[in-house]
Amino acid sequence: MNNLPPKPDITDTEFEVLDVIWDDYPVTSSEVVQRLNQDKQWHDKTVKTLLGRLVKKQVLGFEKQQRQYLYHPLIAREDYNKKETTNFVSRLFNGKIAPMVAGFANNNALSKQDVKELKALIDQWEKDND
Amino acid sequence: MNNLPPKPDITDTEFEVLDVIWDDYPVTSSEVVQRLNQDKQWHDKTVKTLLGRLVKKQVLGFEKQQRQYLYHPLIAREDYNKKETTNFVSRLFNGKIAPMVAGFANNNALSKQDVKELKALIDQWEKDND
DNA sequence: ATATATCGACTACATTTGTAATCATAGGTT
DNA sequence: AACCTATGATTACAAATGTAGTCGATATAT
Repeated sequence: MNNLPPKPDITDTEFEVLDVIWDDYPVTSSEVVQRLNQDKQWHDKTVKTLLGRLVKKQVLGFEKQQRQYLYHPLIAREDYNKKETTNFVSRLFNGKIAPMVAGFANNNALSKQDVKELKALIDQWEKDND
Repeated sequence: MNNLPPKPDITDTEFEVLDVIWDDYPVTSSEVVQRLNQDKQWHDKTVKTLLGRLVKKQVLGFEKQQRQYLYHPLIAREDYNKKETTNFVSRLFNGKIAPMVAGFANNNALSKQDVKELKALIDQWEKDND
């Protein structure tokens, strides 16, 4: 278990690219450019560079389709999220999730819906763990 | 509200330094070096550089004590944590905390103690919000 | 007093990151 | 067939980052 490359270390801009690819793939670079341009103004050359770097970092793979490439992620969003979460909670909250949620709640960022989901989550956890 | 400098943007290594300062301050640079050397092997010149950068970024302040400086944080750990958490959850989980905790739970990283704390948290929240 | 160790200031430098531009080429256009 | 254009490959380049080294002044030890 856990046999990933040492540390892909995805940068902020690279993440933006990866993020829209996760939404739906495989995808061509021009499609990626289009998706990103809903929100940002990135030069297509810039996006191409980022795609290349993600490929080099083995975060993305691709297949040739004629002259173009069809990109796809090599790591799942869920896995990435889990790893990053563990890291984050570990660094800032000593590995404890409750204090993090507490800060969130204390920030008035916790909605009724959030609480409902958290309760469901806990119920499930308790069911699973005796 | 929220009148902080645009974006301190504390780097990873800078964070390590700030982290031990939060533990207890004010503190001299050599004490910071010592605290860090419990875990890492950083050259003291490196730590000095990081301290300087944090001062320039207005993350740390200091007062002279004879020839030395006594450093202290200019931002509270709690505030930093809250801001980073909001950012993190927003980027990876669309701003929703429950899916994040879900990933955490699903990772078997959730302990009985965590659950207890989360429940207490929720009870408190419900008490506060009608 | 003099030599030495220390401290902060300033400088150094390779690598990474953000942000493209140029170049060669395969495909479509006329 | 000749030309233009979109695409991937390669190159560019300033700013940020990680990781120190040098310098001048001040404490400290002898």
